[in-house]
Amino acid sequence: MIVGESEMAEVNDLPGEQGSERISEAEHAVMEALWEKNPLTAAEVCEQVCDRRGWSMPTVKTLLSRLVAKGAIATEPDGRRFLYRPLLARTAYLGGESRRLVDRLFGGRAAPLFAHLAETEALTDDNIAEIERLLRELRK
Amino acid sequence: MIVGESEMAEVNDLPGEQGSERISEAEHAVMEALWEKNPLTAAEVCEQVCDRRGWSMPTVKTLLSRLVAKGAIATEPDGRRFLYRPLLARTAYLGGESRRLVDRLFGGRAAPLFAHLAETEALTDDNIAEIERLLRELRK
DNA sequence: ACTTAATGTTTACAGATGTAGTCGAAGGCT
DNA sequence: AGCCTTCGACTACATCTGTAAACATTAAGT
Repeated sequence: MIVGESEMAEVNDLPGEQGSERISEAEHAVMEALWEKNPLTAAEVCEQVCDRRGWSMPTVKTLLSRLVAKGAIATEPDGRRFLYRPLLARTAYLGGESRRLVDRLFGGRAAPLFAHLAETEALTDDNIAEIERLLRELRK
Repeated sequence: MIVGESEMAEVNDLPGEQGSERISEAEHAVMEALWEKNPLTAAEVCEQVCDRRGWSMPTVKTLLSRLVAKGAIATEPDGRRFLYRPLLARTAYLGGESRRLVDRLFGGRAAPLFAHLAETEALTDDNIAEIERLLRELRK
């Protein structure tokens, strides 16, 4: 067997309190909007996501507040309103989430994850080619 | 089937109602116990997970009930008590969850996921070697 | 100055989740 | 025959999440 079993996070261990505040799925949609362009006002965020998700302004307001509370975004006053910008980097978020999944479901090993992606036809030939390129990169 | 990019789920689209009943993290721990060995009684499941997660029997009972309600496990009477066994296959669950993550965070593309795993040092050299082997397999 | 539109703050509320207590039936023990 | 243990079923309850309304403030238009 390839990976050091000793280091492997066991699937049933207590939940690891690593990145303090979890971001929910709805909140994530807001983050995406802010990552794409920032700073934005609440109204602008709504423009980006309300249609897609069928939300109203109040919903976006709530999500923004919660994200501020969680320290994921910051506000800076702009006259009467606020501009919102991310504090949490997209890279960090994606990395963290990916990690969580791999740890929780695959004992920290990425290979089985890929095997499953392949099985559930989530891996196209292009994906595979892309990954191979990436691997060649990493090897160097 | 090879998924066309056109079919790609956009990150901010409405949540896709695919596999009806979601299984929570706590429930997943119970599933793992049952996947490893089954059928089991509630007490036996508790033996497997209560220590690890710091749970008491009632908690396990609740989780088992919820899993039954969600159709993820089945019961068969064994005298006065029940034996529990999974209905949902581990493979299906893992595949589904992986898929969800890739769709939600990476627009369905596995390569970026892979890149992030690499960055957050979740990928060891051994992992990489393992994946390369896997990819060679897939190519054939 | 007064009404109105925009904007952040507070409050609401149903459903999911984590965690566990209570209750009643059913066997087992004495 | 009656009491204790063992289960499953039902109930409980705090927190998180999704979704939004009500309210207060304040800039802006008339």
